[in-house]
Amino acid sequence: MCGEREVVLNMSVTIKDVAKKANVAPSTVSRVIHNSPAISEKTKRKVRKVLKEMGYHMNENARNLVTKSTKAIGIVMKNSARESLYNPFFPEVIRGIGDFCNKEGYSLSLTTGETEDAIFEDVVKMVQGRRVDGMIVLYSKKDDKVVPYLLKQGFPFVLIGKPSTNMSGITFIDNDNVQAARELSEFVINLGHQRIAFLGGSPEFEVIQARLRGFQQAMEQAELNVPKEYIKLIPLNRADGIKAIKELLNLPEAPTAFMVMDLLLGVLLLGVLAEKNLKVPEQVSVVCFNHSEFIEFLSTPLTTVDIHTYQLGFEAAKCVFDLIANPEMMEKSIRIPTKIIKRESHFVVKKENK
Amino acid sequence: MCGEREVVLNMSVTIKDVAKKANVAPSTVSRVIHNSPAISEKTKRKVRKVLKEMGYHMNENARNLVTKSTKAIGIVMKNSARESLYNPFFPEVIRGIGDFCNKEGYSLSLTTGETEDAIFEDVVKMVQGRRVDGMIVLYSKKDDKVVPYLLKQGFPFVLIGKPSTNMSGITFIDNDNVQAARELSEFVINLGHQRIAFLGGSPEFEVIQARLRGFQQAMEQAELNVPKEYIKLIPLNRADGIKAIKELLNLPEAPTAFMVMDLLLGVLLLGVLAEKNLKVPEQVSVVCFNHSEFIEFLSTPLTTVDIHTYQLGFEAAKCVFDLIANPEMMEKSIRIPTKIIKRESHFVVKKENK
DNA sequence: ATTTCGAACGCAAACGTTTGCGTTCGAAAT
DNA sequence: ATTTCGAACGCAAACGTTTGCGTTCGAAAT
Repeated sequence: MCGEREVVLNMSVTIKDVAKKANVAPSTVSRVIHNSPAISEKTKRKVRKVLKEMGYHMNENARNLVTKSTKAIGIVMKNSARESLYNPFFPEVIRGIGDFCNKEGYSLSLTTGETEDAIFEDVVKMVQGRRVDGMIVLYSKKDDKVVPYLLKQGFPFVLIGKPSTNMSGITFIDNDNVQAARELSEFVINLGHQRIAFLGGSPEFEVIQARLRGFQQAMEQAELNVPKEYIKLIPLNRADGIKAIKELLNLPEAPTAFMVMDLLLGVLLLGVLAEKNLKVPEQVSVVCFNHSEFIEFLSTPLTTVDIHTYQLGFEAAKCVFDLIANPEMMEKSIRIPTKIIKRESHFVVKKENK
Repeated sequence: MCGEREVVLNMSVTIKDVAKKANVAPSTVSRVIHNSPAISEKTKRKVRKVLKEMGYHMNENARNLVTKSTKAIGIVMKNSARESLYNPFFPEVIRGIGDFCNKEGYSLSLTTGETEDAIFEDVVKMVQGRRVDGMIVLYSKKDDKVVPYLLKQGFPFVLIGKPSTNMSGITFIDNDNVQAARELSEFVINLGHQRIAFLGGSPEFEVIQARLRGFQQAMEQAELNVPKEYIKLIPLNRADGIKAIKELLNLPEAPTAFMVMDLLLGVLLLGVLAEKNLKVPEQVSVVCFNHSEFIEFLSTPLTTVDIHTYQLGFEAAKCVFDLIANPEMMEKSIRIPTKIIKRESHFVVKKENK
């Protein structure tokens, strides 16, 4: 009967086209699309048939314009996309966010800037340009402009990480990094280690500060000394990583255990140790933050802390949706538990008499 | 004078607001924003001042609606976001795309679907919903629905990879994977290896097929036999990877060299070899496709093929822009060169008398 | 003093939706 | 036969831009 299965090319069919063909008003078509109870089943059937026939698909821009929503959320990467993308943290958190958004029919928009300023510009464009309904900020650091901006704009966003102490009104998802680092430290201490190094990323990131505190608390409680040289807070790249690691290994009293704050840095450490013929775990213990499926591809079975990155992303997305639905919602914070995944990258130190 | 530095909160300021305050018509404001020559410098200055004062920012939805463009491009990931995201290929290609788009003031939109069908739905929503001006498809495989759909819609897109042979009209960016694999094979053959295994991803991906052909060509030319058991085309995950590797190692005549098609698979191979106490490069040679900065974090200095992933992304983005600007443009294909990065994961075989 | 003519702007429609309000209309109540 | 009253729809404005065309207006030409 209606044998016209021609492909409607290029120019898209609008609600008005459908309305005309179905002999109803555009508003009726709109209500059918949204399954409004104000339309009779008979009309709905008729209109739906035409919708299918003509291959109608909504123009989201028009819809966004009138409803003032976009069905998209933005993701703010940390300063250098370069650093941010390589780290297994990123894909994992994106997957968590993406899964939730997909479930809700939302799409994802990424910042593309490489520098901090470019990223800020991206954020402004997303927010003011009304391209997204909400944002997720993937980091928390000192002297960041993005979070204060979003706060001032009253724009719905959630932070992955803990906000700077002097800010309130921020909904955030985080691990208890102090606690997690303390536990991990205690684990290493209980193995008998006394010379423990702390190898982490830039101190400007809150997560590093928190873990450092946890480490220091545990060391203090165990009445162990932490020489300044044992703490390396460095940018996450190969050159700085190797430099820091070599400095640690060349110390007169080199550490016997390393607490590493980042998986890639851990991988790098394993590399340098192998090069120097230092066996893990026989001679050196290594424990590392941020578990990832990825580490299963490595040869050394690294003991890691699982911060449940996927869950961080998933919950962050969920919170953004709550915020969008109810902008006046009280701020809240969600804590995702951490778990030490014990594998074989550590050894028990024989009791020394001090 | 104009001491009102009040933050305009929540409700955004529109062109009309600016027009009223500047005592001009909305159209004039619009023309000032686009720096139309039809407006006098005097008026431009006046309007620009008000624009700044009021903190105007364009509503992109309204703009998109009338201009029928979106200033965004979509990225189609390969089937499982899970697999796709972990691989260093992804961040690198995204960075290439992102850098170009950022330069042009475009934003990026990702598919969030996990299954093939969900991804297809995402694509339809992006295209029909007029959310993006163009698309970049990150893979080429058999029985894919996305590419034929885009083709039928006449929607601007470029493919990273080589399209299925029976399709035309597709602009694509690719390496010469046949050639690259042949060169790499010849490199390994010239080291004296005769028993060479080919360890790759799913055969449904065109890239794997191409590299396999290159490998076979080189082997044939060197008059070397390739037993069926030496070719392992498997999904990219830990379990299947380990299974395939072990099967290869347990062969009565185990290969002395491995050509691996994926970096993560290469890392996995190194792990299994270490476990079995097989030294690289002393006992086994490993060469691997897809160089990445990431491999510098590894202990074994792997010899890899640099496919210039960043460049693939960058050129793909550039092509999409060309296509958007000129939709009737003739299809074209761009070939990105490859380069073998020689490091120390291979050894020279002493001449055997066969 | 009138006409001509660009330069510089304004009017108003258009993009494709949504939605408050009004209208129609048939059945039920009077 | 008239009124009442929901149910079911249509009208038209609105969202915030862009842009073709018309209008204004001052200077130059006549």
